[in-house]
Amino acid sequence: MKTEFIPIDYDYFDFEGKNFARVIGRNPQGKRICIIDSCDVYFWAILKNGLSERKTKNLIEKIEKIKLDIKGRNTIVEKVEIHKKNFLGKPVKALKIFATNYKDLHDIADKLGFEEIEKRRGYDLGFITHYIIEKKMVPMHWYEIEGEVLSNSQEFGGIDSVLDVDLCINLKEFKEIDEKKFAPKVLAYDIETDELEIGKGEILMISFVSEEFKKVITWKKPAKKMEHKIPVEYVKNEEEMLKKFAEYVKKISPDFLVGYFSDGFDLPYIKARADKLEIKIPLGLDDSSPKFSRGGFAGSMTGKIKGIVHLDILKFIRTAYSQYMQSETLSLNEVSNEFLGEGKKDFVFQHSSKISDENWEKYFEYNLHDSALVFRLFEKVWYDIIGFSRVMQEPIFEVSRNGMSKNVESYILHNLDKFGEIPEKKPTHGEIAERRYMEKYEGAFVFEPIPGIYENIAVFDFTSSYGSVIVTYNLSKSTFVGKNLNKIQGKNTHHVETNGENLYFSKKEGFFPEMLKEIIEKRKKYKQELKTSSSADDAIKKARSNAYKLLANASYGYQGFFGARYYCREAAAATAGFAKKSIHDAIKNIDKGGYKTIYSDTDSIAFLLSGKTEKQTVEFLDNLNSKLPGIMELELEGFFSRGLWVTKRSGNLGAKKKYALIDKDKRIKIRGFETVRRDWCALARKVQNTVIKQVLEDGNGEKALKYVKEIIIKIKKREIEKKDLIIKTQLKKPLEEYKAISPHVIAARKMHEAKIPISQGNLVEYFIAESKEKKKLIRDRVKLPDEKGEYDIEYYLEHQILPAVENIFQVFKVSIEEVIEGKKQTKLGDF
DNA sequence: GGATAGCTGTTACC
DNA sequence: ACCGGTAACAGCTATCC
Repeated sequence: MKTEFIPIDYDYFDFEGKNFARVIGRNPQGKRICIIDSCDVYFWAILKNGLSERKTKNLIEKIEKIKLDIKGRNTIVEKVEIHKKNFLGKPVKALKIFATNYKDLHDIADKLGFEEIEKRRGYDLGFITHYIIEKKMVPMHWYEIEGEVLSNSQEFGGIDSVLDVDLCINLKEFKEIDEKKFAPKVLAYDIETDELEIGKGEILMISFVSEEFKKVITWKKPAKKMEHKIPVEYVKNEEEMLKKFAEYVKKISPDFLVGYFSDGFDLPYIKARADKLEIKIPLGLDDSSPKFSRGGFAGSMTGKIKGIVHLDILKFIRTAYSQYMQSETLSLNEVSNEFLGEGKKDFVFQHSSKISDENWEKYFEYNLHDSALVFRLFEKVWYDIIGFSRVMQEPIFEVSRNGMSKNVESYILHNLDKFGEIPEKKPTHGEIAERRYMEKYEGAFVFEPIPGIYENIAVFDFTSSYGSVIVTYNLSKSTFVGKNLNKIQGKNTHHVETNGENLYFSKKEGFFPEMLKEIIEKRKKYKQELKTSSSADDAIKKARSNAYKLLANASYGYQGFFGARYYCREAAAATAGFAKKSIHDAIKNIDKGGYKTIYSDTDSIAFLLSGKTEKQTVEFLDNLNSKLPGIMELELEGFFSRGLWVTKRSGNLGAKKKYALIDKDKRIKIRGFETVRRDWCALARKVQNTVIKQVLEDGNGEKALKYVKEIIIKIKKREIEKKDLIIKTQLKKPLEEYKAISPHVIAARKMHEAKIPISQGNLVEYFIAESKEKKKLIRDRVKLPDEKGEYDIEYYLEHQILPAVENIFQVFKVSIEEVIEGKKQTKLGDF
């Protein structure tokens, strides 16, 4: 039997003591196919340097005799081979030790406490990762596969008869073929409940949206008969609803069952209710219930369904997009607004016992709309998900949940073979604790600006700054030579002084910098291709380029991350050190070229054109670049007609990380100002934004001042809407743990008292209200948005509007404080 | 009792 | 649970005079 196949979901099972990969995917006709395949399982024992042939032979004989009888399995060392490999860039002799069952590799490795063995590695990869590396059946690529069809066969314990797939194939051969179009079957879902605590209350309804199917299933039938605008299906009770849910998933049989925060809410809730009602939720292709694991870190759950990829879009959005997004929270509402231009439907929650018939109708619509949003979000992020899966070479279930450090590591592990490298192990708990305890190292350089408004500015920045530094200076764990070396030891190395130490790195290329070089080159190439082409597969190219970009950006952080296999604090410190040197040199050269640097932060430089033309400046840039080492490269971020730098709140020093630029097309770029911060009220942000815009457009503060005066009057006349005065602050830890009781903590306590659910990570909203008694502390004047009370005029003037604009006006020598206070006097009569 | 230095907490940016 | 560092700022406490 021969067919074409795209692998989507991977898992494995044991049969007669051996491991088998089970890969679920589709063929071009849309048939669901399961392939069963096996691969060698092995790990490495790196031998002591210069071990004699005789001793090696003896050692191999000892190892070949190892037998394990644990966990109900009989595992033996199947064979032992000797190989020349590299470990951390150094050539080593290593034994490749093959075993029966992958799960026993660790235990066998534990038995190898022989003095001839230096290190044991490669026993901690995960079977699927191991399988993909061994067989090169990479997720989301197309293959032509050949094998024996299993049809009610007894092979593998009759696995094909329990799996609900069109074809089950015992794989014999396969080869990669050209990319084909693949349209996944997607089903989005969402549930509504009375209680937020998992399993505490009943599930009231479940909605589904797929390409051609929309439905709300509920057992909450309104008292009177209603004509619904949307498809609503009534069932007898919660139990029937859950059974219906499973039936529909089975019937539609999607490749992806998609939710939003569904790892943490929808799926575990469904499971909890099913457990309570003592029923099964047979979602898997083998009718198994979803399985949950507390993967990775603090309490975060993942829900897995056999054969169907359960996708929690929130998790992917968090790792792949959140740092580039405008949304202040990652709520479905805000994220949909940003990505789709449409948010959730309005609905005022009530307990189900109090909902009127009309409101049930609205509730159903609200629920269905959520699923529709999730479905559309999936479409929006789908290409990036494939891009991640292909580039990192891990299944979608994994890449969609992993953080960037894990993704960087996946990329490395899947590319080690090209370098003959044996994989490094995960750090132990002890090592992690030690790494976390390490002192912090010196970071980036920030230029102290002279406050003022400037004209004709250019901004250069280093492309993939830290990544380029790592590549150019070969910075990694395997290329680190040592610190504070003497002249002879430090020969032929890259060297940098930072944190009062001298760090040395070999000039012989290491695999980590080489991999990163390829990542940066590929990113460049694909980006270039995107510029010149406009074909239908643009989305794929864009996603691929994006995946490489994110990988490049995360690789510096990876080497400094305590959980990394290839953690190297020295490499991370040196990266920051070399980057600092690069930016200092660039500033020097720019100033030497007749320009004047006015600001710089980490990898970017803003400078005055000082009479030179844009054309001259571009040529100057090319010239600069021709002299830069390695792959270091400056690029033009843009020309700007005006720029604004302000003073710090205290003192006359220029404030760093706070500036605004405007280009010829009046496009404005604002960095660091309160305008972009959610812990300032909307009014202060709007006022500041308007003032910045006005000042940048005019080059003076006159119109802006007039505007601010008007706002001050409005505030005093109480003409400002409350929604513009709400301050939002995130609760970063459990309410009880706060030592400092700041306003947002008071607000959170108030919410708690009012039985509004509030927990770690939630946004707290409040405003500052006027009080009759003189209350000095702001926290004593905190009120929740729906509490009655007038806003505190003085607070909003002195603590929101004034600090938002005073530094800006100071640039024009206008004291806004006097303007506010001046009005204070006139309050008695003039207003 | 008021001023203020310094710490805590939070967020943003690169 | 991607890093580390740099920075700003509000609120609050401890401490000094």
